Amino acid sequence: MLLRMSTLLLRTLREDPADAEVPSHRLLLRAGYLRRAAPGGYTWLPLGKLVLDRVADVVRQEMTAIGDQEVLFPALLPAEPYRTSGRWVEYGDDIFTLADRRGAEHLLAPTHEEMAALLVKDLFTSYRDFPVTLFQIQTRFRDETRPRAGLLRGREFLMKDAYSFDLDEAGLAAAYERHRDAYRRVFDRLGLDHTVVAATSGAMGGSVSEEFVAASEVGEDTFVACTGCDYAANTEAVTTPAPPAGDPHAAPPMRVYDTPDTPTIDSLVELANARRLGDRTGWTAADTLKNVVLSVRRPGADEPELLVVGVPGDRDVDLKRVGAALHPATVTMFDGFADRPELVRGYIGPQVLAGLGIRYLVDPRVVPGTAWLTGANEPGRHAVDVVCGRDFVPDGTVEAAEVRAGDPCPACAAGTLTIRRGIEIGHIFQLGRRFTDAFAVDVLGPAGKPVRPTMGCYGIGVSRAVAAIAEQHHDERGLVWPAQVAPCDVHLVAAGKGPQVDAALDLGGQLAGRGLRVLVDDRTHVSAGVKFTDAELIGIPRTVVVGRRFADGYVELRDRPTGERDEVPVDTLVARLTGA
RNA sequence: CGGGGUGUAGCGCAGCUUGGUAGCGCACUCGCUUUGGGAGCGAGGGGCCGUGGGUUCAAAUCCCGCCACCCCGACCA
Repeated sequence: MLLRMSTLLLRTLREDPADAEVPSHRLLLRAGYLRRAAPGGYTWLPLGKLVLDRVADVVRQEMTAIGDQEVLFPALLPAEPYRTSGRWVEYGDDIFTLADRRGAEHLLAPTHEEMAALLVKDLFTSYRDFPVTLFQIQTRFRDETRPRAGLLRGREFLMKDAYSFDLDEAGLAAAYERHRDAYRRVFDRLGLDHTVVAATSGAMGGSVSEEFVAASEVGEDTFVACTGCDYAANTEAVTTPAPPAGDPHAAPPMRVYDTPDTPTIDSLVELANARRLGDRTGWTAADTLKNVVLSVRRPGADEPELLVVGVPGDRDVDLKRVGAALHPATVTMFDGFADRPELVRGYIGPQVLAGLGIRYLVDPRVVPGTAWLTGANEPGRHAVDVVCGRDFVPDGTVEAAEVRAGDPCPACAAGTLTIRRGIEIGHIFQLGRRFTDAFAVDVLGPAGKPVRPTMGCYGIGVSRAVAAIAEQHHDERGLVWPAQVAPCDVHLVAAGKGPQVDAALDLGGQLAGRGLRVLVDDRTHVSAGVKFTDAELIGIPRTVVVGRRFADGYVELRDRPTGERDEVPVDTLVARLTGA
């Protein structure tokens, strides 16, 4: 393959586009890989399309290598299967929906579990047909409320999804492991520094789930990693180790105090120490139990229901974590105190919630026997020695409190958690039978009775991976593609007109003839300096400069990652670049 | 969806306060010079000033609505 810059559909930008903030977005636009074409939608220019295809090919090869079979589904789908599975409602405003001329409802596919399940139901009737995994690489649509950061969060993006069908749990677990291993190979080949983190399953449902996260400051994914072991988890999936339970009747009896003007934890702690509540001092925010009223709306439900969560007062409630724990319900802060006078804002205690019929969930640190300073359900009053298991009994626990750096690791005794950011580039799930149940996908089992397959699904954001690679592989001069995904193997720069251009094209032809992908800068009205700058911006791993020493039989070989330069005889160039 | 910001040539921006024939740099075209690190001189082409309405003799400029984009948050994966 040989591309000539004199005719290539490419324009590099000297200045940063004003609306591009993150490095990948900025550089992919500046170097002529992408153009914005729609809100959250980008046109892939020739160089960009080459990179996208190479990334997709790596994914395709590794999927095929583990026996997955590629299919292509429609992007435009009828509403009915998504209504059947419940996701029409569950996805809600996040999917693009439309009606055809007859008024029939459709959607632009956000993902294809329904289609995969229906396809298998359509084709397979016997246990002998299993296991099977199919995959697709195609454009997905989501009506993001706020597309941003170029490819990182668009409303339209390229995604690979694989769907496995097994007859039993062991088969599903094996398929899951197979894909987990394949994903590590994919991301290693793509040059992505990544971490596998425990995750919540979100809109997919199911149990076991892990995310692949590419380390990046601009990523939207926050996860934790342990300093002492290999535990890593998405913030939403972090579990809190519970302390040992104590005797609920060991503490002194609950006492109520007047605590005027203490609607916040800080003001409460200050007053508690000043007035020696419970005849002691040394109160800290961690001794208080903060009770936060949340509004929980289940998909399709008309009215939200109230939920109170209790967390140690030194921590905020992390709505993302609560939301993940209560998925698919959506969780917001409750703001209707005016209509619920029995809930005394700032002074809520758990002692009366059961009587009010309000569900009360607590942080795992709130175990039976722990005593707390908390609200007394009257304005300006708090209670001391409110004991879990004696003065109140929670309806359960919930991971609602924020995770902080330094928190103890739930997996090992020694380590603490550090907080990192990254880009979610892959997500794998053991889905179970949610979709096969929804469509009654049954096949005849060995005993002559129907068997219902169980599913796994395994996604990779292909276009997002391109952005993640750009995030991890660039410097102040431009992109620095890993060789395996670069749009070309060699960038030939004709530094000079006339003979250098002809020579560069000739060398390019020889290299292309040996199977290399070659970009030749054969532009005649552009100065050498511009060509060098463009070459560094475009980021092809190796540049060959055909210039002033060409007359003496030498060209210059430059390595983009290191900037190293080497004069090499022209007649050895082809052998050197082809590794011969 | 809440808060903030911005829409003027392909890109980056000025002009708007104080209304009066739309400008600069880069890019693009032509000529001459230059020719290994974003060249010089000269001559050109390119604008529904985001969009709809209003005020006015006159609107890029003032007023109202809408749309789009960027950032923070919410949401999502």
